[in-house]
Amino acid sequence: MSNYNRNNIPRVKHWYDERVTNVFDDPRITAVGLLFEAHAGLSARFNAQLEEHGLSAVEFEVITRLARSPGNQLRMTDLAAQTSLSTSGVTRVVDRMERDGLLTRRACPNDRRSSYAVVTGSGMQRLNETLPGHLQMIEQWFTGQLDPEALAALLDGLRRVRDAAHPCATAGSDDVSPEQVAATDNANRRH
Amino acid sequence: MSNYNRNNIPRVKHWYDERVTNVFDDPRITAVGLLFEAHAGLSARFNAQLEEHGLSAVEFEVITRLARSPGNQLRMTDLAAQTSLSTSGVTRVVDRMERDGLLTRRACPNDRRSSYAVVTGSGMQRLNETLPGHLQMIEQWFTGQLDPEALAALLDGLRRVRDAAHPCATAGSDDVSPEQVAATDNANRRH
DNA sequence: CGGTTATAGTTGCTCAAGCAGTCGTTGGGC
DNA sequence: GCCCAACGACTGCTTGAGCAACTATAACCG
Repeated sequence: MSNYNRNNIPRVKHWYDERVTNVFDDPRITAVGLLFEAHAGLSARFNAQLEEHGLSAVEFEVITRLARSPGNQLRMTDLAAQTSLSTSGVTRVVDRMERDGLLTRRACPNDRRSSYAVVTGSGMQRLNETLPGHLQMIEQWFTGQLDPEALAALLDGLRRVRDAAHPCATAGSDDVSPEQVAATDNANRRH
Repeated sequence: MSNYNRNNIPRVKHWYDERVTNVFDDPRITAVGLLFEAHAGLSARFNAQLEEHGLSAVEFEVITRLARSPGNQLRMTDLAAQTSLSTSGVTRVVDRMERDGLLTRRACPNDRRSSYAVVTGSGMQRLNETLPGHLQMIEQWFTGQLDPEALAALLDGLRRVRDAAHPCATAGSDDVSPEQVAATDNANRRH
């Protein structure tokens, strides 16, 4: 593969055609394709269901992360670290969701720079309306597609890939120091 | 879960806190989390490497799909069906990549509505520069993380999930009729 | 043929998201 | 106590993507 594009080609097309089709049958390419297509497929199914409840995927993730956190709240920065959003992205999602009455901002008592995003009652209600159907979608399109041990094997593999590739993002939880999270998070984000 | 938000709560917080942490420990949520985080992690790693070669993920997918197609070309619509892009999205990616010299448009001889996107020599060169590193990234962060049978189990599971959830997108290939592709593709796309 | 319908691609508009820059706040070093 | 670096959140600007509307071509059908 190092002498790939060595000589500059009158008959480019033939030469590339051969090499290229070979390369794209590479099992590594196939593997990534499977993972990405599975993800894309599930995303599409989930989005459709979330949309019925007036939520985008990002909004659902935000409200979920908040709801599972102590006090149903999280500092903006921590929320950014847990989601795949930048801090400015979080500012704007929270803007929209606050406008829609799903969240509120609350001042942080001991640090006047920070503010919390808190799920409102209306937000909780929306989440409760959305969740059962969401779980059903997961069952239908993902976990229900495999028998228990195949699923376990799949999840085991995914966990190992995740642990290797995914910069851990659990800011606001107690098991990770903020600096650590910030570092890994920045490493993840593009330039 | 049906009597979830039954009584409108003075002690909302406690009640939700309990239910909610339970719900979010649901193995189905965890499973999706693993898949999505694995995907996000790999995407981030791949994007970093692609960026070194001046390609976005979408551009890489486009040029890859074209390069693996007969004649290194595909009609705009078929390209849209194969990628996760709308036709207008494809128009614009191809615009940019044509401006950058990676692709050209070529008129379709037998249908004057259609046009092909064709990879240029320069585009092929760019792809060839990018691919080895990309394969290496896959190896490093994904396939190399697992021993062969664990990987096989993972891929097998992914394949089943993909087949269930992913609207098959192989337009321009010979094994699928265009109408079929269009139908599944539209089903996939949000509203 | 002529007209209607469907298809391929492009374009205007909108919106979501990131980066870089800003402002106020905090905390550490002296 | 004072200063300066670091931090948290927000805002201006740009970019990328989708939808809907439009044009040109093709296909179908009477």
